[in-house]
Amino acid sequence: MSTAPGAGPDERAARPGPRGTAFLLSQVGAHAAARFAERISELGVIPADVGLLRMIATRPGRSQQSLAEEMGVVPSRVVALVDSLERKGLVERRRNPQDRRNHALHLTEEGTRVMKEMRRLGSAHEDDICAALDRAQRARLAELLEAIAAQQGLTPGVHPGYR
Amino acid sequence: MSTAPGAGPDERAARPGPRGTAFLLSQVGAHAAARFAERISELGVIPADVGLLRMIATRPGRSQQSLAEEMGVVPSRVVALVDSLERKGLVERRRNPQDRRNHALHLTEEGTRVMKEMRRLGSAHEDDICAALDRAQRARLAELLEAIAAQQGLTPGVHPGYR
DNA sequence: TATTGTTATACTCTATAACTATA
DNA sequence: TATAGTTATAGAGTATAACAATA
Repeated sequence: MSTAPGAGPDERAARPGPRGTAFLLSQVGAHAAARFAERISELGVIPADVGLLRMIATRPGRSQQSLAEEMGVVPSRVVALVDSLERKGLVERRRNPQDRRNHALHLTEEGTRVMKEMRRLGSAHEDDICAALDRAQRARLAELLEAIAAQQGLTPGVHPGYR
Repeated sequence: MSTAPGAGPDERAARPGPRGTAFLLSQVGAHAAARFAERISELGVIPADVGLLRMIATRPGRSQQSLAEEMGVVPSRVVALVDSLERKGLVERRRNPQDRRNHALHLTEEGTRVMKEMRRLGSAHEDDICAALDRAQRARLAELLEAIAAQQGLTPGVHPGYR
């Protein structure tokens, strides 16, 4: 892949316009996501797990339905994700005595430990991805991205890739 | 999804740190990709098709192997993509008389027309995604993203999502 | 009758590996 | 024997819809 076939001047002239900012966003974003997935694989979790864990950590005891709603996914998808996290011993389902229909979700001790590890990996990931930028440029980039996210109606902390 | 369960002050205090720039990149990038996919669906193509069409337009007559190499995907994947583009009448495979093993790929007239439409949609997409930013801010953003892309070793115009 | 969670099923995407035809 | 392309197959991921338990 590093041996890209050489493009002569003729081919360059035929190029369909410059790569736009939106394409760059998508390209760099996908790269960042892939690198993050690589990193956390050492913890035995996938990106979708991270969002779920964070939401449970933020508000312990919440139901699967509320997670599905916030993530914008179908409830049966949450079942699969929670199944896998429970198998790994990171979360547990507790029957709610008041309403035995729903499962209150909680992190286990191991889950809390993994969350801590994830934050550490997240920092390293941040430094890796932004290695080309100094502190001021990173702040500037975050500012621009936040402006786009807000205008586009993205929910803070909710990744569209969940759905 | 818009009815996010209210988070009180306690929950906010429990939040596992601020969302980082890398997360924002991935979040906004995935959003941009999804919106673009929506847009081009009216042309009957998917994002992976766009890269393929552009590469064929840039250098007509190239082989499927060379595309696979540049995209970083397996040859059989290119078969499926070219099959679908051929069924839609956007590209054609031409036997190379010199070496009848490989297929020279060319855009059809319809394929050229669709490429033109795609550029139009691309501009509209760009304006949509960057609506929050003025011209100077867009340039600034592109500059920062290009610095990251270069430092991370991304090939210009090649989306990691192809693989 | 409505709601929470679960299962069963099917569909899409993609990779691996075997295969055909040319060289 | 090597190469371009293809097909067959299997696996992962995800959505839909039917279902069971509880309210």
